[in-house]
Amino acid sequence: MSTIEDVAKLAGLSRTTVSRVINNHPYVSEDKRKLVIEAMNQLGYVPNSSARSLRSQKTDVIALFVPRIMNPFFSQLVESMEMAAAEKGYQLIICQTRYSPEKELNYMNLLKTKQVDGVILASIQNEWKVLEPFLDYGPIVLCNEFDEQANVPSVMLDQAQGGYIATKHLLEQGHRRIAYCQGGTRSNVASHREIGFRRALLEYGIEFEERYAFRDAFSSEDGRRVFHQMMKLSAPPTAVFTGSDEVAAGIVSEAIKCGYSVPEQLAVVGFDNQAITELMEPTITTVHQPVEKMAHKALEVMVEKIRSRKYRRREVYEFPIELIVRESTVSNRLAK
Amino acid sequence: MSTIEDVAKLAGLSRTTVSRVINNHPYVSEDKRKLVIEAMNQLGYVPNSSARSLRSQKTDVIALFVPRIMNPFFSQLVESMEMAAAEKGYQLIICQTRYSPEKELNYMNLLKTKQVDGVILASIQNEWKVLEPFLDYGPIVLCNEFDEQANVPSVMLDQAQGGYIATKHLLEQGHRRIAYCQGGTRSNVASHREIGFRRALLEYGIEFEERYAFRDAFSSEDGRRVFHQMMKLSAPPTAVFTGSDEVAAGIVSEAIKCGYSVPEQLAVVGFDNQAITELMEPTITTVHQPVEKMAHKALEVMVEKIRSRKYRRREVYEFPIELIVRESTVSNRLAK
DNA sequence: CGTGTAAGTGAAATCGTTTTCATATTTGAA
DNA sequence: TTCAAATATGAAAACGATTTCACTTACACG
Repeated sequence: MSTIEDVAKLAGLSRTTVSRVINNHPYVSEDKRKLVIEAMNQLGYVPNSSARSLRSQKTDVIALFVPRIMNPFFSQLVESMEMAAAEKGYQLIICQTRYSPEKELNYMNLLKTKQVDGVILASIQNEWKVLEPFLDYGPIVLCNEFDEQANVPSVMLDQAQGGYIATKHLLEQGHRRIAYCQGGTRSNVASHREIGFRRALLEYGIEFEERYAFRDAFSSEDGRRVFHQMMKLSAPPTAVFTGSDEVAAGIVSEAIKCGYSVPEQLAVVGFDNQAITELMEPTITTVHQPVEKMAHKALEVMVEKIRSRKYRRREVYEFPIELIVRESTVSNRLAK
Repeated sequence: MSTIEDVAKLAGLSRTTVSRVINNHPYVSEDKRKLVIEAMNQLGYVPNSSARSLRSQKTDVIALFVPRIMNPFFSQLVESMEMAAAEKGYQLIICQTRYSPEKELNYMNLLKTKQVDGVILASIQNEWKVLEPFLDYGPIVLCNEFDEQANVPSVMLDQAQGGYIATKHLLEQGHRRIAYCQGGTRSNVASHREIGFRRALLEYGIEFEERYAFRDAFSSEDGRRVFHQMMKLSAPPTAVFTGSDEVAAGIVSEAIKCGYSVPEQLAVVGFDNQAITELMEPTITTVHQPVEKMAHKALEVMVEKIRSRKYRRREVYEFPIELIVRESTVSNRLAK
């Protein structure tokens, strides 16, 4: 475990010069540079990152907060974010809040203790006023989240548009009784989708009916349950918009099992464009979210904020969302 | 951003005493302890982790190497590992090798630069002799991997058993022409499953036929392709063992689409017990891997190795694997 | 009453870098 | 030829904690 001092001695130079070589500072002559590099190789030297961080007051590490990783949406977010980070020479520390405000608050200390240069929140469990004080210790960037109060950058997807285009698609297929199915009421993501959903109905002069709304659907099991709840209604819906492919898959799966035909008797649209939507029979119409683009942008913004140190300003970056039409909303049995 | 010095001054004590309070050392009188704690609260002080790491030569950070996160098996591994780490007061840095030896080698420098206390490899892309030298800088623990050469702890699942019980199940259902379908030949995971597969056949006096083997199936698309390749064979298999639920789902999906009935005309067994196996129609028989247990054990072993500093010894911890029988191998249409 | 041990505290060294500041040399323009 | 700017190097301070070592006081025991 050699130190910069060892390298300096072997090269017959000062620590300063070695440091300059390591950091590509100008003002090092070519011959000394070679001496240093040779000495470093000979000793197998690599700089100690704690020492570096301590002196230069940066860690090149960013913390990413997610509720949990298994959720495919967040898997993809983490995957994309890690790649974006690697590209820029940053490491990513993963923090699973598991929907707990306490855990979230606890992880926030990474910023305070200077273990990370910044925090990207892809999930918010506390009120903003609780999180705000941490801004004294470094930048916070919201990703796929948004808070009215928060005076920080926010990189997000146009969820309202997502709800809108999916619903409009169903309306165009002739449906008039459309159920609304969503989980995670906490998040503004859900509420924005509902705004889009309502806007589409409004355009067609249809009233939003609360009895068609199911706001506690997270898993495929929930989807199965919701299917039965819907079908028990008088004048059951002929189509359903869901905020999750898993829920959509549950609904489709249960419908088929019960002898219903999809989309003829019930059209279903999911959200997220997960792998499963292409595997089900019928395949499921869904809304594709450009997660990778969002992740890259969020990381890019974070890196910029770390550099500039001006991060107490709201900036919103929004990406468009795209409908992918598959069999669960359009009957193409004839074509087969 | 106050330092330990500030706290010491405010409390009218020395840095040493403050440090003792922070680290719960004995030999601090109760009244001084109170003074220190009050001063810390008043200043909102938290110790700087870079300074701590530098002096105490540990970071309380562990690196986890995975090929990629989106793969549900690894999602679950990362999720479980993060929780285990949090429990023990460690942070997790995620490293996606994306199956690249260069990326893996590059991430290994985290150990050399002392940015992490240890590395857990849930994926190995380089020869062991390439990785071995890094042991000079800290412990390496294998998780779900194994290497003949590696003189380090290895926490794994009994993959051979997995291949065995799944295959035996098919044999018990009366199948005699069973296809073998696998991706990732690099990994010993695949080869161990094949060992189990072959052992089961052997017990039934059946010869392993290479023409029934497909070793390049990773995705559901590959599954669709393999389905057609299988069915084109003379005397096509009546059952197929796959090393992945995604592939199994692809096979099932394509079979149904082409008018085949599962399991009557083709029985399919997957691997991983992913969510999708319960959503497909029919549901898919699969092999459940106790990923969470494995992750916890791997982290536990790692923490112990960090403490003891004796980690250049092979130790193998193996967990049993379990078959979950569903509709894709057992006809229960009658029951419906 | 002496003395060995435990309890309590602080000064200073230390961890391994980067940064600041000082200084020497070279270059180029007037 | 002169002198300011650019280039090149090193000594020492700084980053913020923990650890070592030395020292004092209190207490128990023979």
